[in-house]
Amino acid sequence: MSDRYNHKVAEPKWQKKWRDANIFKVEKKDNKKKYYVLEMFPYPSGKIHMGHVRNYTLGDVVARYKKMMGFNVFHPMGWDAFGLPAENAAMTEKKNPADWTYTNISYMRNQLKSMGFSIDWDRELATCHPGYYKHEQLFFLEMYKNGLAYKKMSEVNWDPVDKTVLANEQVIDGRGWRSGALVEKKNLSQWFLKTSNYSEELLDDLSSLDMWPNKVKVMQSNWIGKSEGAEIVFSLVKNDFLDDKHLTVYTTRPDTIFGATFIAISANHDFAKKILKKDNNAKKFNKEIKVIDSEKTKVGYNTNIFIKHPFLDKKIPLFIANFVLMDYGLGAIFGCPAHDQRDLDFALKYNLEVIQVVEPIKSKQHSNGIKNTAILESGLMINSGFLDGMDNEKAKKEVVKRLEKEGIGNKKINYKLRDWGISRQRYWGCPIPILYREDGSVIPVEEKELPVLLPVLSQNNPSPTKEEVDEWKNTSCPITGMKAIRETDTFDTFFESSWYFLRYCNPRLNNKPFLKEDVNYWLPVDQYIGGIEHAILHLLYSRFFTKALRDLKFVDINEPFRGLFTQGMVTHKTFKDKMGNWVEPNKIVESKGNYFDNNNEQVLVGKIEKMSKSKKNVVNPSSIIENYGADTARWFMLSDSPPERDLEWTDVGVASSYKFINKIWETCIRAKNYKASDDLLKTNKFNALIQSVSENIEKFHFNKSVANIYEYVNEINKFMDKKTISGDSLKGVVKNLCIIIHPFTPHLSEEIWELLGHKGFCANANWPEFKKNDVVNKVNLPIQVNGKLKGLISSKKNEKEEVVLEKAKKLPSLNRVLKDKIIVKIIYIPGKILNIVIK
RNA sequence: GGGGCGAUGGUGGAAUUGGUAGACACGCUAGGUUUAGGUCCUAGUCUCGCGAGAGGUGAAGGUUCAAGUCCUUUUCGCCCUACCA
Repeated sequence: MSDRYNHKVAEPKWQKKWRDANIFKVEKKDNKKKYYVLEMFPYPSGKIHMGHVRNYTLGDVVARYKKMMGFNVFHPMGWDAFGLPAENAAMTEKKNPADWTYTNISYMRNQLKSMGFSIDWDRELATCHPGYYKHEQLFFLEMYKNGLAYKKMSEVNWDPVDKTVLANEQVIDGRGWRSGALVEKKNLSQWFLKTSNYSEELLDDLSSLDMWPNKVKVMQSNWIGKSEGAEIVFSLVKNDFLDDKHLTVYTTRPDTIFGATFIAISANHDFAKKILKKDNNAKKFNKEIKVIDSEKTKVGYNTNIFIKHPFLDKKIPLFIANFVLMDYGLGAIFGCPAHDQRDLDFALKYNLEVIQVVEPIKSKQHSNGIKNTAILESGLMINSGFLDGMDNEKAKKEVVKRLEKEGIGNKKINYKLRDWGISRQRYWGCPIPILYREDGSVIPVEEKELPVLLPVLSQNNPSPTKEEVDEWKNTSCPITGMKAIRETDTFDTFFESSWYFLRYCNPRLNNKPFLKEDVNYWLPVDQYIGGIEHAILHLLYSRFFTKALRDLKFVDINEPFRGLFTQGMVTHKTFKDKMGNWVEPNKIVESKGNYFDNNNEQVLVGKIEKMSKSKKNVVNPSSIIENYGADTARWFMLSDSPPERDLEWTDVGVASSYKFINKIWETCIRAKNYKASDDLLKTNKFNALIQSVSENIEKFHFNKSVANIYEYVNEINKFMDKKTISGDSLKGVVKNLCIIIHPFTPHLSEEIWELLGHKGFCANANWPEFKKNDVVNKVNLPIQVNGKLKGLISSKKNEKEEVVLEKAKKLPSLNRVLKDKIIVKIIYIPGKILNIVIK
């Protein structure tokens, strides 16, 4: 055998050559078409995992392919560097969060480089760098000045033992993840961005994102949660508890107003708070409901206050109820038990009237009244005064008309999407650039004072002392000189990831976040790739941010990401020993379908699950790169499983990828030494395969491109075996092979490029041109009888029916069937099928 | 409860969008080369049948010359979301 391909030598060699030649460095070129490939940037947790490898491999295939297609490809990388794990490391390992983060970044950068990704490393950024976050402090100030940022009271999770605020994901079953203490709700004054201003546009523009997965659009649409209904103003009957005269509720079912038999408000509603002060029973109730799970038990408190029905001379009771949410609508509803299950459950419990007002057209419960199940179908109005007989959809409009006429209500569109709370009571985040003056004024930090840097922590004492913090916190107002203290909260880290894709345009620019003309050239991102877990928050915040920055005149685009692809997870078998402990896969030996650990004890095979430290089913990318090479890892990532589905990592799969990498090399060595003059390369199978590889890359069907490449290589070997291709023809075929494998296995490709004696880099080569749809003129035409396959005949693509039929009749299998039968009909689609219908 | 996705050999998955079901790969079986082994090569591998042939894409119907693909009903599985008035 010839020299084996040695990835340990070849991979670092080409990585160095690419870097030395700076071939992935890009600049704006107005005469060249751009293509922006972006993968979601990683959090620098310590080392890369297989999810990263998959993510960045997918992106790199696209980036390298588009480059070879002649695009000016923008493919940057950075670090989502603020966040909780750094603070945890500070506590557990006594490491300074900044040091910890930068150390991780430099380690992970090397890991990524060893994968051979075609990244323009000159544009690398880290969001924890003041040169990055000073600009988002500016964005915040601009938002504040334009009414897009404001402050209000809001609840946080408070851990009373650790005396700290917890993120939602740090609360497990109502307890702090570290202390195990019951988490309390605490009210703090916090900053919000007015995402709600953009609800309609965020929803509307989803329809323009035709290169997004439908699934993600549906999720965002549900999250925005638009509903059409009405606000109704009810009048209160004079009572001892409330001075207010009116109560407004939101409903999507104004048609059921005549079925309203109670009104309910949330315990957090202003009225409820007022009632509590005067009514001890209400106060007691308010305490009780804090420990009741409202999902399971619906409870209410009858306030003994009554409300006038807007169209009837009728008074209905006001309840405080635990199932009414303050966050949605107005925190107040009218209950129509006949047509809402929750209202019915509530009414049955408190003996409230049930009045049916909609009669479904095909009712199963016709005239039988309502027992335990509310009627949700549409139908005709009954028991409803001026609405009687109307279709209930029409009745909705009629009620709104009447409300508006009488000045006691109006049509109302409502959204579930709420404003984005951005305050985090954390150290390792971007400081919010606000001062609180001693006279109570809120003063935005002046632009020229930016960035507001994080207080510096001493090297050996990552937990800041009170003095250190005070020194940072205490300052003075730049205008009046009065004493002032700094805002100590930091931004939610989604703030950083909402604009990093813009910053890549000018990552070192100091006086501005970016240049508009560069953003106008590079943006929007043509292909964004990442996990489905960011389907809502990150992608929605980024869309909001882009629109807000547009309105603040920073950018001209409406949407940041033109194409989106969401990849599946990387999974692996799990193993457990007799004691029920998880066992790492690299300690497992398989023998005849049984698995054994280091001590030769049999272990149980568990489910295939997402790789995670807790289940110990992770495979370290670095050891794979070391043993098999980056190209093998990349090839395996792209083989078999479609990228949107989960990929099961298996040793045999990796081994077989490794074999194929070597097979390509052997084939090329063989081709180099091949000599023959016969040339029977008349079909253009290779051309068809190149077309297929290309189209499958465009469609993100990389597993199919991989299959095409297998075929391509097998085909070359067949030709060489039979000596039916000339040396000259083979040269062209092998050169094209080298190019089409490049996006998948770039190091191997470069090594072959060099072996074949080509100049420069394969990475800079042009993608082979294929004549579109120039497939073979000869086809194997299927012959059917009554839709069942009877045989194949060789035919030209545009052969006449008579000729085809004549040939077909010579098939013995057909003859047998046709005997003594009458041909009723013949369906012939040239190049596709001949179907003979017989009786 | 609401929404979405999916079900094809022993396995991962193909099927040019209504036109040869199972491409390509893994695994397995048999044989061969070399070897200590892995590697490598050849043949086979949906089911039944010696065969001609017949059946076959979770299940049951339907539309069609023709259905994995379209329609109806149904079973199972996964994911998201959840008192949204």
